[in-house]
Formats: sequence, C-alpha cells, structure tokens
Amino acid sequence: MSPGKTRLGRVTTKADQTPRPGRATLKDVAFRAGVSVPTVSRVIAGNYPVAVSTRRRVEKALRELDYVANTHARALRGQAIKAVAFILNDVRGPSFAQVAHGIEEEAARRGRLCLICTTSGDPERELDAVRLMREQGAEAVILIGSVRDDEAYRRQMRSLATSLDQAGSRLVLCGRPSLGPEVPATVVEYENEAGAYAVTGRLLAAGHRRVLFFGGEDEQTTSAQRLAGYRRALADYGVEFDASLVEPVDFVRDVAYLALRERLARRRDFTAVFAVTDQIAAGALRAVTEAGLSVPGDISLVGYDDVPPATDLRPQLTTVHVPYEELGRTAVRLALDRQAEQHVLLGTHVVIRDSVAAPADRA
Amino acid sequence: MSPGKTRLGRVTTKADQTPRPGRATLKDVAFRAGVSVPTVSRVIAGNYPVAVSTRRRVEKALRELDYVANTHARALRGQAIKAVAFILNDVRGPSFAQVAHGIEEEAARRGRLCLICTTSGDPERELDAVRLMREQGAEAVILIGSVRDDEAYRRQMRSLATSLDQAGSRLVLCGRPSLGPEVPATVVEYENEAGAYAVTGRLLAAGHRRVLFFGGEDEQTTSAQRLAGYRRALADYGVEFDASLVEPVDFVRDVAYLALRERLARRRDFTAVFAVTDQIAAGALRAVTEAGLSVPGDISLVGYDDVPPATDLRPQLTTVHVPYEELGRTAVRLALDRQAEQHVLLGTHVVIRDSVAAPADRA
DNA sequence: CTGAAAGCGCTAACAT
DNA sequence: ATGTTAGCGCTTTCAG
Repeated sequence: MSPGKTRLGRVTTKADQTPRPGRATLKDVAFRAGVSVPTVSRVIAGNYPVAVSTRRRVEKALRELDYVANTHARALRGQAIKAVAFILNDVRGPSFAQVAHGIEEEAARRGRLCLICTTSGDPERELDAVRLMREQGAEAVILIGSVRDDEAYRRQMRSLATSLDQAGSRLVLCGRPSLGPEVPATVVEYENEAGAYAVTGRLLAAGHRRVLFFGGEDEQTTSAQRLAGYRRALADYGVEFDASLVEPVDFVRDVAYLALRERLARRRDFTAVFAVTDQIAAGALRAVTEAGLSVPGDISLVGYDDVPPATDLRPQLTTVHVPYEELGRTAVRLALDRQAEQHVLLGTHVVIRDSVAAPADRA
Repeated sequence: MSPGKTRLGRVTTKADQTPRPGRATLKDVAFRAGVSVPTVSRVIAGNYPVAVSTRRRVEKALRELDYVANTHARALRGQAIKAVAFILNDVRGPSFAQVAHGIEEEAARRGRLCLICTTSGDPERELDAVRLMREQGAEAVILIGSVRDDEAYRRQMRSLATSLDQAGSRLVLCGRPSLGPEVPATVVEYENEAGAYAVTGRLLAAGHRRVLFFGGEDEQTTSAQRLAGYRRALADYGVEFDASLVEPVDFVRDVAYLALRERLARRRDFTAVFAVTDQIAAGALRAVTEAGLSVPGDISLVGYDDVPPATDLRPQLTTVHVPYEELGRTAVRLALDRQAEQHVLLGTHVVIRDSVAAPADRA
C-alpha cells in the first residue's frame, strides 16, 4: 500500500487535505496550521505553554475550519460525559413539567447536560429507557413520578440500580417509593400519603361522609398512596370505607370529565370529591358544573398537586401543595453529592381555597 | 517496564483481571470467557457466525460482568450518535410542552434519543446551548419558540446554522421566523400573524373598537408577529392604531394579572382584550373578574395558543388554535428526511367559544 | 516549546 | 469460526 493511505478510510496523504464533508478534526487543523496534532490540542486546552506565533496560526486554522471538538473522543479518553438523564411519562403533565424544570435548573447550574426520555407510562419502555441511559454513561438516571409496578418490574429495576451503581452512576427515584433498603438507589419522596390524609380530613371535618375518591389506579404507586391516605382519614373519622366510592380513571383531563358526568347521570351518591390530581379535579369541576350543580354549594371538591393552572379554576381549588420543583432539584443534588443523605422526604401541605363547604343535605 | 503494563493506566497483565470499579469493557469480558475481543463484539452484534459453545461462554461472562457497551467508543467508530437536541425557554410553558411532546414522540419513533436544554429566554444561553449540542454531535438542533433577537444574535445564529450544516447536522427553527433564504436551516412555522389577524377580526366584527393588545414585547419574534396581525386587522376595519392600547407584559401568568388589575384601576379605556397567550388571558380573566366586571358582558377577551388548561377557564376562551404537537413532529421529520421541503407553514384557526360578545356601551 | 507515540473501547477488514 | 491488526479523534506522557 502506498504510504499515507489507510486501506479504505480517507486519504491522509498531506497532499490531499481538502476539506471533506463532516466536521474538521484536529488533524485537519494541524495540517492547515503546519503543526502537529498535540500542539493544536494544547492550544485549545490552553493549559500548556505554546509560542505566541504558533498559537496564532493555530487559532486562525481553527476558525477557518470551524473546528468543533468531538465529544465522544474526549469522553473516551477521560471519564463519562457529564449528563444527567431523566425519564418521565409525559412532559405535558404540569407536575412533571415542574419537576423537569427543577432538574434542568440544577443540572445547568452544575454544568450538566440533560438527556430526556418519555415512556407514556409504559413500565417496559421505562426499563428500556434506563438501559439506554446507562449505555450513554449518564451520571444519574432520574425516574419521575408514578409507575404501574409489579414484582417482575421491581426485580428488573433493582438489578438496573445495582448495575448503574457499579458503573459509578446512580438511579434516582423521584416522587416514587423505594425499591427496598438494600438497593443502591437515591430516593426523593414527598409526603404523599400524608397529604391525602390531610385533604380528606378537610372534607370529613366539614361534615362530609360520602367522599368519592376520583381517579388513579391501584397499581399506580402515586394513586395507591393517595388512596391509602384517604382510607386512613376515613378510618380516623370512623367512616367506613365504601369501595363503590372509588372511581378509577385514567390520568387524563377529558376522560375524567366524561367519567364523572356519566356517574352523576346515574346517581349522586356522594357529597364531596377527592380528585387525585388537579387536572382530574378540573375535569370533575366541569362535569359537576354542567350537571347544574355548584361547587362547593352542592358538592365539595379537592385536588392534589397545586399546579399553576389550577389557580385559574373557579371556585379556586383547595388542594395539596407538592414541592415539585424542589423534588427535581433535590434529585440532581443528591445524585451528584454522594456524601449527602440518599433518602429524603419532602413535606406537603394543604392549600385552603374555596372549593370546600359543609354538605348541602346537612344544612 | 514490565510487559503487560501501561505506563500509568491500569494493569493489563492477564494475571490481574480483577473487576475494577467502573464499567466492564470488552477486554474484561473477553478475558473472562477466554476468547479474543472481536469475538465478544461479534456475539453482541450477532451479525456474524460464532460457535455455539463459544457464544454461550461469552454470554455468561457478559452477564456476570454486567457488560454495558460504551456508546462513545461506538460513536467514535461509526458516525455520530443518533440524537436530536432541542432548546427551549422553559418546559413549564404549556405550549412549549406540547411541542416538546411532539418532538419526543417523533424522535422515539425513529429511534432517536432526545437531548434537552433550557434557556430561560436568554439569547446568549441559547447560542451556548446550540454550540454545546453541536459538540455532542446531535443530528438536529431544534430551537423552539420565541427569542428576543437583534442583528448580532442573528449573525451568530446564521454562522452556527452553517457550521451545523457542514458537520452534517441541521438547525431547525420551530415556531420562529427564518434567518434568511441563504441560511441552511429548516423552518417550521405556523400562521402566526394570520391567526392574530383572525381573532382580532372577531373582536372587531363584534363591534369592538378599543381593543387592548395585552402581553409580549416587540423584540420577541412571536409577539411581534401577533402584534402585526392585530394591527393589520385594525387597519382593515378602519380603526386607527392607538399605541396606548398596547400593554406589554412578561410571558408570565401572575405578572399579567397584576398588570391588568392595575390598568383597570387607573382607567377602563378598552372594551376588549387580545391576550397574546392563553396563559396571559387567564391572568387577564382573573383581573377583570375580580374588578367586578364580567367576561364577555363587560369586556370581551380572546387568547392565543389553545392549550389544554385554557379549556378549564370560565367563560371558555375564544382563542387561536396552534398545532404545537405537529410543529414538533414536523421539525424532527424534516430534519431527518432531508429530501423533504425544508420550509413549511402550518395552519392556525380561531376556536370560537364564549368569551366574546358585543361591547356593552353599544347595546 | 514542540513532536512522536501510546492508548481510551470498539468494530471492520483481513488473515488464518 | 476465531484471532490479529488497524484506526475512529482525542489527550497525555515522554523525548527532544
């Protein structure tokens, strides 16, 4: 073979240094500046003395060729690329969006890039996403929000947590329960059950006895916890749990509206509604209002999440405030500061507004 | 130096193949399975015949070592990593979130990863983000939404577009005007000015002559276009433009509420409000309502964007529908199918709901 | 101050 | 069917 040629790759003979399509490499720059590759590298890094005249020539070549470093080559030499990955159901959910914002803010503050994946709530896709992010060498993989989990899922996720840990990365469960004490994962929770307990208590204290638990599914971790809080409050007030007052519904606004409208048409066997999310509460409010009933005059309503759009509802919604942004920030912080306590529980509190009153049939 | 040792790196003597911290490499796996590195590679790729017994040994080693491929090394050999990057102001904006969702959906469908960066609306950070994404070797860099642009900014962005293009990537302007005909960038716009023209027309047709243009800033591309539509509608109806009826306000809900409340307290010199976004309309609605006025009885109100939370406003908002999700999907599609037309204009249309009536002082 | 050489982890071509 | 060799683009010794 003739010197200076690789077998099939591009020609490296000095004679043939015409700009090719694709990004320029250090070699291209070096040739153009008439110096060696390491010299160019040193000019860029700026951590090593280089003669002024040389530096100028190199800088000129750099500019003319519009050189952009290849991150992958860099990452290959040094350690993994500085990025945190986060995986969530759907960016359109207002509470998810807040968490995402917290993550991005904190990640940017620490000079990290963000990788994002969405799953539409499919546990299978979530597992795949975690694997993908692991391959990418993310420093942390943050899982946001609820999942429909079963034992098989938990087993796989546990093994992924271990695998990430061994690779020097970290799995973070954000707004979702721990996978067990032995699992090397960071957990950032909020007082989910307690918040549900507290709002339900508001309804009960106002005199309601038939409270519809509206929305969510048992297998979803988030709504399961909220249901637990609801039941505990009932128990504390000596009200027997009635399974017919649990109306599961998908986490979607319009579905909620339709579902409640239908139930209302069939029978009105409740005086208050605990909607598992503010979005569902919005749908519920619409169904109730359109049925010619008033909130809170005829039916009281509470939500959960305290997301901004809920402020625009009339009457204003009594709900549970969740520090979503802080949840996101904390997730990044803990994943990156491994000194810190790796399991935190953020507080929630009820925000009292105008959607709760005493039951009508009691007056 | 003793054989099998690199000068400072890790020991590569066969005797010392104890698992180190960090991820296992092909070499580690190969040693454990007693085969060569390429053999392991072939087992993983599965595109080349390997003896069954060998394959089994390799697979065992792979599992035991929890091998995860190094994406950077792969990317270094082959072409750039399959990822699309998108850059936006803030994930919490409901319209941005919809675009983001469209992008993610389409990117996932095409097996691409998503990289995300937020800028808080700072043009400087946006430029930096584009540079960062370029270094990452993203296949496309999608810019979402409005910017405050000036000539210096446009010049830099144009040069980045060229640079990305030369590197085989693509800059995509999504919901934002072109940088000029010569610039190698993809543009996915929507009929922004026309939508503004149309809703304003609704107000004018209902008899309004004093329409407050509420929100946005001149230098922001999006609101500038909406203002242009507003002015054109005015002109077509023979209504003279009155600069005092332009009330600029930040793209934030609460600020809008406060601003309109204050203006209303000072004087009520308008009978209708054109809010540049639905979020601002929500704030406006609140201010108007709390001032003891009714919408649309006393003041008519229209918004822009037709985002889901706006459905929950009472009265329901007449607004302009923008196909945000499709905007995102199209951005990805065009960036990846370079055969396709690289400049598209998506339609908008007015959605008539209940927030417009004839002006009160006319009845 | 600069260049030559080595090697990060991986894969594709080439030789057995 | 498997191993040897080479090289992606970069940084980091080491040698001059």
